[in-house]
Parts: sequence; C-alpha cells; structure tokens
Amino acid sequence: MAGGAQFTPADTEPRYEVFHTDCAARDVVGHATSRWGIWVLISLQRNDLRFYELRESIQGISEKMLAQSLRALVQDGLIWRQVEPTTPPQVTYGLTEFGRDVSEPLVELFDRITRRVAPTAG
Amino acid sequence: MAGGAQFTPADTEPRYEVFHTDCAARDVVGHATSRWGIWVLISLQRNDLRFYELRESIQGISEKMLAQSLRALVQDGLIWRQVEPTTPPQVTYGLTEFGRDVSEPLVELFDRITRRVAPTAG
DNA sequence: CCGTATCCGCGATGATACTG
DNA sequence: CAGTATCATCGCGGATACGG
Repeated sequence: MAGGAQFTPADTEPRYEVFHTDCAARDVVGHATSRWGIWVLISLQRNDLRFYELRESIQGISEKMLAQSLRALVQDGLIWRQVEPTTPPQVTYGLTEFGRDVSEPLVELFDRITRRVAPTAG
Repeated sequence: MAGGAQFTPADTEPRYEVFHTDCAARDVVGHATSRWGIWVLISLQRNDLRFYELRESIQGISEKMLAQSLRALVQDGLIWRQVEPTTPPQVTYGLTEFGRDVSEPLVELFDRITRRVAPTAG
C-alpha cells in the first residue's frame, strides 16, 4: 500500500482499502479477471499446457492477446513458463502455487454461474 | 502434458464448453468479473447499499459506469433493486441468492490475492 | 437523490505479416 | 512451434450536461 491512503478519520467503516488506492493487488485482480486471463487460469487448472494448446483451448483468443495475458500472469507470479531448447522449441505454462490459489475461486465462480445459467450444458 | 497428447476428436477429456461457444454463462462471468462489476458485488456482500453509497464506496467509478454495471447485474439476476417512492427517491441494491453465490468466490479471490500481494494491508 | 443522454479520447483488441 | 511487429478499429469509460 504505497503512498498515502487518504481516508476520513471519522469513518469507522472497515471498507476495502483497494477500492481507494492504487494497490498492487488491484492490478493482479485485474489480470486474473481480465477478459482472457480468467480462461487461461482455468485452462491451466487441469494440467500444464503448451502455447498452441492454450490457443486452441480458448476459442476466439488471438496469439497476441494470449501472449500478452501470459506475460502479465507470469509477471504477477500466477503462472510459470518453461522453455525446452528443442527444435521446434516447446514452451510450457503451468500454475504456480499462488496461481492455484487464485484459480480455485475462479473455477468455483465459473461453476456456480454455469450451474445456474446453463444447468444442462456439458 | 508431455508425450504428445493432442486435442483430437477421440479425446474424451470433458473440456469447458463456454470456451468454445457463445454461452450465456460467459456473459454473466464477464459482467461479474468486469472492471466495476466485481467491486459492486464485493461491496454488496457486507450489506445492502444505496446508489450514492456504492458510488462513494468504489473510488474512481463514474455514475454512468455504476448505473451501467448495476443494470447488467440486475439483468443477470445477481442483484435486486428496490425503489422507495419518497422524495427524494431512495434506491437500494442488494445481492440475490444467486448474487451471493457468485460474490463468495470473488471475495475469496480478492482475499487470497490481497494476502499474497499486500499481506500487511488493512 | 438517482439517474439518463451525449460527445469523444484512448486503450484494448483483432488481423495480418513476419521472425527465430 | 512460439511468438513479435505493425496498423486499423471498436467500444469502454470519463466528462459533462440534463432530467425525474
């Protein structure tokens, strides 16, 4: 919580701090719940995946947005990236411990919505 | 996923359908995890709130985006809207049962990220 | 107090082409 | 296979003004 968070001293309500400040957590929340980030995290919940596997798993995503999302999530420490120096090169992505922590509620969110909105799907 | 596992038609893996279709659930997920929707849902988790209370609680949100987010979430059945025909009018928002179901994992997501990224915050 | 209506900049996103 | 680079666009979202 860098800088000076400014709150009304009289306000005793324990409001969420991130609502009011530029907190790093807010960025991570943004990345984890971003348009494509959430599907990347959910996809990797089941098993590690290669770049093209992620691209094929998440319909509609472009290579650009996939690469961009992956970079942000790696940066945040949610997923790891492993490069096999073969030809052709193989790059595998997977969830870190933090990433598993974060993707769990995302999967739960997704499941609850799916059960309610499209209970017959699957 | 080593050993050349491919996504072939013979693959019996039950992949998430919403990744591949225009599923209504995908829209709801989008609204619930939208830039402002997530904070609206988390804010209403503690107690029902009036319009201006939400506006003041969520720093940086404009009235336009708040109204827009609320409309989408009401439409999705995540929150209810109650109008008191007084002068001045009072409009209160709160979570439906579905909304509580959905906001729970969102709060969990938020807490886990906050604990990890800003463990001293609060 | 609780919104809606309108304008508009800008970043997110997609399409395409190219590289190691 | 796994990206990067570039460009065009599209709509999100902020500012402002107005209405019930």
